[in-house]
Amino acid sequence: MGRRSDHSRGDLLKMAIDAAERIVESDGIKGLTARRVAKEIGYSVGTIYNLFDNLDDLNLHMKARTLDAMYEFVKDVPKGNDVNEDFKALHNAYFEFLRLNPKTLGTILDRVSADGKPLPDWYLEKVAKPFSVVEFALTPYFPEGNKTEVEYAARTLWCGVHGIAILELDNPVDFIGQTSAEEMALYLIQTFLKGLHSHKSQK
Amino acid sequence: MGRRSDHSRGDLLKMAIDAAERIVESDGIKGLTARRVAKEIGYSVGTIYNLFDNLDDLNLHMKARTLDAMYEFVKDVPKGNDVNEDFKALHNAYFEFLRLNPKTLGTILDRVSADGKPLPDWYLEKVAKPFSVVEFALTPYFPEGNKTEVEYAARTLWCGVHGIAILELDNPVDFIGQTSAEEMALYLIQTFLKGLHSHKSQK
DNA sequence: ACCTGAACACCGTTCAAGT
DNA sequence: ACCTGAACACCGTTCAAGT
Repeated sequence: MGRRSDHSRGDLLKMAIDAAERIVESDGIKGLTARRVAKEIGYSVGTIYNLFDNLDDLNLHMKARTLDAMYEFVKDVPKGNDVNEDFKALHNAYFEFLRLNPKTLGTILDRVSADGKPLPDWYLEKVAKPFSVVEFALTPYFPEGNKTEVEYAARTLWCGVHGIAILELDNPVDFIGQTSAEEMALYLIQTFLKGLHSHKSQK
Repeated sequence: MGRRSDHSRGDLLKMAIDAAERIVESDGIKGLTARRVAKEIGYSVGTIYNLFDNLDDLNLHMKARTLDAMYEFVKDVPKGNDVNEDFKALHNAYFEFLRLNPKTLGTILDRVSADGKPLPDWYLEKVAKPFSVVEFALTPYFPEGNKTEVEYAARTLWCGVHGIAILELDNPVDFIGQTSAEEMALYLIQTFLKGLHSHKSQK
């Protein structure tokens, strides 16, 4: 056997992650196995372990790519003129992305490091990127320019929306009740914004 | 071989779920296998499939028990005198429970039906029970007694807190940033409540 | 009626052996 | 330097065979 050099290492990485995405988007996370990815790219199982530490690592790289895509999808959405409009637009974009990538985004929303090991820094940076978009949209509420406060509020709101999205994925209809997660998330956002506003006026 | 009748069917169910809880709480969800549960209760693998449809079903029963426990833990917390106090107390109780049952509650917060099948009704009822507690605590904000609105607000808030809790479980320290999920959830709750309040006054 | 355990078709991961 | 595939120690699930 030995080197085939049909593909560079970079090619192989891309091929493997492409295959993983296809598999997850069609069969869910349970369909993602090292053997199947290997088959899909026409290499043996061993090669997968030459490219990634293990299956979790492959998984992490797939999620990282989804996060990149999400950031691209969302980053130019807030125009910075009207806070409320910006948040409505962000909200739309988020759920649009969720609709386009239900399984892969779903995989991200799942726990990542079931083994308890901390996630690597390069991944956490990708996780933080979409936060920055929300921070930008939130700045009008923090005219004092208090960066810590903005970050904090952005994270809180983002996580809250995530929570709703997750439960929607768990059970498309029954769990949430009569209405959609999307509506619910908008309600959370708007009530949260009102809360921020009243907080500001109290000062 | 044949019947041993050392234990009734009810006993066996309890023993199996007990074992599953022990396993998950010590080794995480990945440690939960049919063979291991069987070993732990001193029966063969086949017996697990006599008790449950499959491993997902066993999992679901374990989660259902955790939900029962959570409801018990939380149900008498709001006293109904001061809304803000009630929510702080609920918030404390929720995170106290999370601290006591990190792995099992973590398993619930994960996606449940990865196969896409809807969750059974008996399980969804258990999921809805803690909602009712939040609804009760929220009623002062809806003096018109609009049940639908209260339900909606309770679900939204609950899911938002869940979202924060999940991300904390994913990454105890780095993900959220400097502060704890617990603090963040309280901030979400209080800002949301302020938002509800200002909504009310606008009417 | 219940319980077993072999059997089947899979896994993740490793690593000697090949080119 | 890369790639293979057999090998190991596991899986979930089924079901004929036992009492």
